[in-house]
Amino acid sequence: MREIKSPQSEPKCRLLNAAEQLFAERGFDAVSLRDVTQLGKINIAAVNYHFGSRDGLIAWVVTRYATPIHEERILRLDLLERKWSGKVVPIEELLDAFVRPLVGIASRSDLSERLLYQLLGRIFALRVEDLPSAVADQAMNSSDRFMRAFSKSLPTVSQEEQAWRIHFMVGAMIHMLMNQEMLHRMTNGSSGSPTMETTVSRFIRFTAAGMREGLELELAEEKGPQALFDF
Amino acid sequence: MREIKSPQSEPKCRLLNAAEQLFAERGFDAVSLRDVTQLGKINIAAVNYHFGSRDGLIAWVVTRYATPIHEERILRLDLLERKWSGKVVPIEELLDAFVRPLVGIASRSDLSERLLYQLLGRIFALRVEDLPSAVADQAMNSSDRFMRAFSKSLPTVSQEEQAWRIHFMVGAMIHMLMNQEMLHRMTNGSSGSPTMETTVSRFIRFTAAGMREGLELELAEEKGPQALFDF
DNA sequence: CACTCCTTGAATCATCCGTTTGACACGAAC
DNA sequence: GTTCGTGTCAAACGGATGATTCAAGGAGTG
Repeated sequence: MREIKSPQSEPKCRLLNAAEQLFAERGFDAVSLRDVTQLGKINIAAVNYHFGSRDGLIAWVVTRYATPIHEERILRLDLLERKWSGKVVPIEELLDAFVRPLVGIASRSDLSERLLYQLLGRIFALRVEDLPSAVADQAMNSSDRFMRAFSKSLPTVSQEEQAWRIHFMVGAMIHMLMNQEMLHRMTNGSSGSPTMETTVSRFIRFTAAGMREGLELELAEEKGPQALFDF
Repeated sequence: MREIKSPQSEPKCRLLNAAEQLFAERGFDAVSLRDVTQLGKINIAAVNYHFGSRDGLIAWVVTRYATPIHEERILRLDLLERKWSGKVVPIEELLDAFVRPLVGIASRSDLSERLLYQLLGRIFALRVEDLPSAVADQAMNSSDRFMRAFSKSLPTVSQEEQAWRIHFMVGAMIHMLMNQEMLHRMTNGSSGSPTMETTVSRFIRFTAAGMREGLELELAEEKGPQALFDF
């Protein structure tokens, strides 16, 4: 009886699955091609045949996950700006457009939720110069779009302050992605198994408060707390 | 004329300086002993002579920076709890006790500010199981102390929610440390050269707002936004 | 069947890794 | 003056890495 060639059993697919799993678990640097080919039971030459090189394999994986996320971010941002045409977009909705695409990607992957989000965390922690150039362009583009959008929603916050707040927000996002299951340990799983959906909601609440901080009080605080209700 | 043996010129010291610089720039995994010994103009064997192994060198560097920070965190927390004995400690002061020790360490190191904070970022991004056991103990200890402290300052926020918010806060801290000079690029250095002091102040404002989010409104929000001002 | 193109496999390459060895220089102790 | 411990050095070790080569398979087409 011949084995039927399902896409799952083809070496190229096994190679990719093994690579994604190991990259998620240990990070891109800590995984050798021999680790991947051993786990996926593939010949080492297949890597260079299909992806040109180790870097090519990494670039493929990064692109596969980063591109649809960046695209959906832009899409959701477009929708938001149309929905609120002219008016100020609430920060919560901007943040939602920024992080919700991370959750949406889950259905496209064979990885377990835990590994998937860990992989996403590692991808978004990469410096721009380490990204495939196409992905770097997307990242710069969506970064630019969202910075402008936040700028409109927080008109009284200085550009530099906004840049830092976005920076903090991204850091929190990456940490959330990379260590989500650590939290389960910390809280002894007391709350069942919270899904990423609810975690993202927590994230938006937290970061929205930080982004908005001092928005109404900015002028007042310069005079000191006692002037809070002067106007 | 004999060369005077200043501590700076001794191989062991050159070795440590080179190691810290490269670890900061590229991360622990991406640096080989040959990179270090070449930069510091040391013989490779010196690493194993002085530190036993590559891991021993890493552990030494991690311990050197992590230990005084954890100790000062605990110290500052002790002072705070004495100062506010019984009363609720403001979150800003808790956060200050948590992150200010990072700035204090700058004077002890030969590294440039940029490299130092990048190194700290990499150290605090390490998973607990990758830390030297002594440092891991300190980390667990101070983590525990601060979680309790936050718990007292935010009595109406559930334990799980608090754990997540601390998690977000730590992520923002690590990202702040690792990529501080990226911000200078983003803002085109429009604001001179902001010191880490001011950045930490921004950080505290941002995360304090996130930690406190919904503190007064918690019950109200369960009924929906329309019930916000019902009481 | 003959031919071609795409894919896989085993073996090999030069290189780099962390670690170890043994020799040598130097100062202090006896 | 000899001995001993400490620190440094060049050299080499075994092993792992990424990349390459060449041969074999296998499906589709004529």
